[in-house]
Amino acid sequence: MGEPEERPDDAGRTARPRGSGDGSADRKSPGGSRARGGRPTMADVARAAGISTALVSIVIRGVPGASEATRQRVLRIADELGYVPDQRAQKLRQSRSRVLGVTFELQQPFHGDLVEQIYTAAGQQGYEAMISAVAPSRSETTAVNALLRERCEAAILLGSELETEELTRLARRLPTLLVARHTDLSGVGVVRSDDTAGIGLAVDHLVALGHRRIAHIDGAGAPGSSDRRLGFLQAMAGHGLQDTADVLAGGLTETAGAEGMRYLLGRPTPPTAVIAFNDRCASGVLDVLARQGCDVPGEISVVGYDDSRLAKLPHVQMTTVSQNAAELAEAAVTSALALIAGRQPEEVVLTPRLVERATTGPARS
Amino acid sequence: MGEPEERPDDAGRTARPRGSGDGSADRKSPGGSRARGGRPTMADVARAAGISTALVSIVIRGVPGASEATRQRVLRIADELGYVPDQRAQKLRQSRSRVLGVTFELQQPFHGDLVEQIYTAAGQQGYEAMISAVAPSRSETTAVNALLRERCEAAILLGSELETEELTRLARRLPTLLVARHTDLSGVGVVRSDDTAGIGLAVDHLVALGHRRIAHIDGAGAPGSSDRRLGFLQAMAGHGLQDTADVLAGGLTETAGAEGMRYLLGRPTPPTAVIAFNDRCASGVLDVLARQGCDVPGEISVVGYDDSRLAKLPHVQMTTVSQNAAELAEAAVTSALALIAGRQPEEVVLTPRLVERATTGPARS
DNA sequence: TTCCCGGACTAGAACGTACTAGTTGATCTC
DNA sequence: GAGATCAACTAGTACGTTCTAGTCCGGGAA
Repeated sequence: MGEPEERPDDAGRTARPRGSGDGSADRKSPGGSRARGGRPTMADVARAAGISTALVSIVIRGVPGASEATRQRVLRIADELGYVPDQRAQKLRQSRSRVLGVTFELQQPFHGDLVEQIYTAAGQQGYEAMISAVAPSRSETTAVNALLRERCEAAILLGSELETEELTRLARRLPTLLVARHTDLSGVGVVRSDDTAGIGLAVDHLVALGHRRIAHIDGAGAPGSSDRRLGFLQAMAGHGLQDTADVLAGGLTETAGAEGMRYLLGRPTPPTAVIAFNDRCASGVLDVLARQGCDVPGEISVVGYDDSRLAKLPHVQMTTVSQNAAELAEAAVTSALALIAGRQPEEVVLTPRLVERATTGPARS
Repeated sequence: MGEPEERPDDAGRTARPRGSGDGSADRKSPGGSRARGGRPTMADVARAAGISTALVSIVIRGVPGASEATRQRVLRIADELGYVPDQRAQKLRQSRSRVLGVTFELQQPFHGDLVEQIYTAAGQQGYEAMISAVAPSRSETTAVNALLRERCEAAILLGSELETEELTRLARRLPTLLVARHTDLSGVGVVRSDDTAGIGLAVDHLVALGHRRIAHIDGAGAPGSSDRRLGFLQAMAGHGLQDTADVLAGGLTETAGAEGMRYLLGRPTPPTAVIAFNDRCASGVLDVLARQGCDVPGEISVVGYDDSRLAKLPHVQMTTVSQNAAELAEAAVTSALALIAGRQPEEVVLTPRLVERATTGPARS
């Protein structure tokens, strides 16, 4: 391949230099007069404009106290120098950081929806969202600690699986808000949708379509899982169907859904409808059914949960229970701000809504 | 529902107070002697221990210069007070922030994989990754500006779609590294895998299995798209199959793949194999095929790209071209550090690898 | 004894910003 | 014409850390 590199491990790798002078050498001193190797500061702008840093600060923040002429000149000079305010110094100076910390799971589409909405909800309240990801190789504790060091004013944890003890410790140092998780812990705020009622909606819908044998592939130990399981059993019992209510241990991934569905299809009398723990799980269910040539909703109906991106895909059109990410996010930000303001933690429970799409239909039998 | 709230829009929402005294009132002054309403600082710890802040700093950072007895005592007191170092103040004082900024697309599974690996790769080099998400409602410019204000030492942009002009501006202020995107722009580093060769691997594989009519659903204007399109056409021509090479405008979502596949199935003579722009796109393709009762790989073979989480799902087992997220991430971090150290921007090209799984097989005809 | 050395510790100055409490000089009021 | 008012600007401190340049003290070497 290319010319050899001094890096030791360049197996299967090509590297060639690029550019011709626009590299880092130029970057070091764009302003000219600035001596140190850092980025331009307010003092650099002030010096270039022949005024005090205080006045530059006034202009940059856009507060009254500077003449229009000066304002224009300072902004122009700042732009020329490539000046960007140092957020760390800003926040350090201001007593309030106006930052909300958010932990989320990197591979959970619904968390992606929530994060997006939290960005905008926080922005509308003059706050900034700082996100910290949870992944197989990055524990929730690591993610939370990162937020702690950033001096967020509050932490919003999406679908947290933190131990009670750790949660208590966190809540002692920082206003803490749990989203989409149920907890009896006092001292932490909760914003969630009514999981029990949500699954109830799904059951009602299916029963109204004539289904009797309905299975629920649950979320195993995931947050909200036990509520949904309970909601399923209660709703089924409410329709007198406790004997045909079937609960399977599942999980929140496509794999869990696929395994669950394969198991159900192996039964002598498979259910005519399946309610999955979430959309990802339902995706796995649908995939297995499609591969088996099983018509959805002709032979089997499927309901997901979350109304995430996955459910909305035009070729999927999944019937699902919507937690309404936007509403949840807004409630989360509002609650977090209330906590910051010193109000007592509350539990906000939103009402979910059934979104009927194309994966449910009349029972066959 | 519950008792009325003072919030105006409490439609479908229940709120009840929770907890009994472990709320924010307690949180305000856990240390006891601390007057202001903030979190404990180094000075608080120093006061409680009866020593100077400098010595506390020495203990907290774990550098030599304190007796073992003091060390123990300070750590105990710090823990009791719930002291956490203020990262902003730390970074402000230190000339180097040791933070790498990363922008990524919230709903792109492969970006999730990359981010996860970047976290660990950065950590190994003593750096911290600060992530900033891109989503439909949050532009890449917004994401990049957030990083700029945080005084990251470098920016790593995953699959950026930034205009050349904006990219140039950014690169002038900050060492900038593009991942998985091709650019001729000098002054920015690039880490990508060889897209042309990658698609070539897929074509070679399919041709070896006897396929002749092969279609490529491309990535429309997405980064890397033109390289892959070119690679497809070149590889097909290399096998003398330029006449049966078929390129369709696609995109990087399931929807694009599904639409493309439906279109292909409507043809008089559909292809016997499809190479999608990425795994998400291939997911859409597979979904449509499953629904049509079309056997994969019996009737049609499908190849994805990225080897993301989606391809590895046990019930999917997608044949795909691996960009090896871990390797890409490590190269990205290494390159970013090189840029920070003042070395000239390079283009690092990794060699992709074909991962044969269950969605490809011998051509039927 | 004297001198020096080194371990344990501290005073105080940065870092880049925001903000309080001014200081100008000009215009307005009666 | 004297004081008041106002707009435009500045000096200097504080935010919570790190780090340089010390001080202090006990003990070993000469």
